[in-house]
Amino acid sequence: MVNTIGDGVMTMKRMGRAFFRRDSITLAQDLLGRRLVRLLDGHRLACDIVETEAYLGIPDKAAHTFGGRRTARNEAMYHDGGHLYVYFTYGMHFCMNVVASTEDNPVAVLLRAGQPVEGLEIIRGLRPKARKDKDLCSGPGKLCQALAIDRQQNDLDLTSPDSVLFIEEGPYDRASIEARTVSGPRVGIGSAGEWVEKPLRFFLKDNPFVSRG
DNA sequence: GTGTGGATTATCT
DNA sequence: GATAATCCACACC
Repeated sequence: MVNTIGDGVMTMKRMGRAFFRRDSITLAQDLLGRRLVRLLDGHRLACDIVETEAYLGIPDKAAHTFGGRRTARNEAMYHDGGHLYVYFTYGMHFCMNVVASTEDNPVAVLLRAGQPVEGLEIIRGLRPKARKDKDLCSGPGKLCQALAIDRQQNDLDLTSPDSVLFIEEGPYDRASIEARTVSGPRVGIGSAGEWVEKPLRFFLKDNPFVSRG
């Protein structure tokens, strides 16, 4: 497959705690172009992240933690940066978030889309309804299905050495990623008042693996 | 290519 | 009891 993000030198460096312990807007932008790696049955599945959304926690009417609500479902968002928050929605789909900041500041970044780059045959098998490769991970539910993410991965630590899911630095030049990063309103948050229009969705301009939105 | 509506159930009020 | 950080099939252009 042609790499549509750009050229660069491959690195396998994993992102550590400090990468995640930042505000969710900064993290949402810095996650673009990073490699999301899932280890499954001894195989490496990977997607390069092309679309994210920042959720700003207590003041953010669209966030699950709006107003400081703390429930069994959103507990992971209150944990330290670098944890994963997976939730079930529409009776059918899972969505995954990377928790940002530090403990007790419940902010996170929703991973919305990626370009599959490793383990394509397995990913295609996990996404039997996808007609084309660009439909494999072009949405938060699709991304979870493509990488076999569900409740079992909720609250896992992306920085743990034996984690089945982690983020690598990725092969791209950061200035190039930043130059192509654009923003817009978040998707699917219809009843969040003034928060609906805030430009907290970040994606790579003209990348075919971005969701419809 | 675009637009619309149904699926399906955990979670919260 | 209502809602949901969605996806897919199908209709139509």
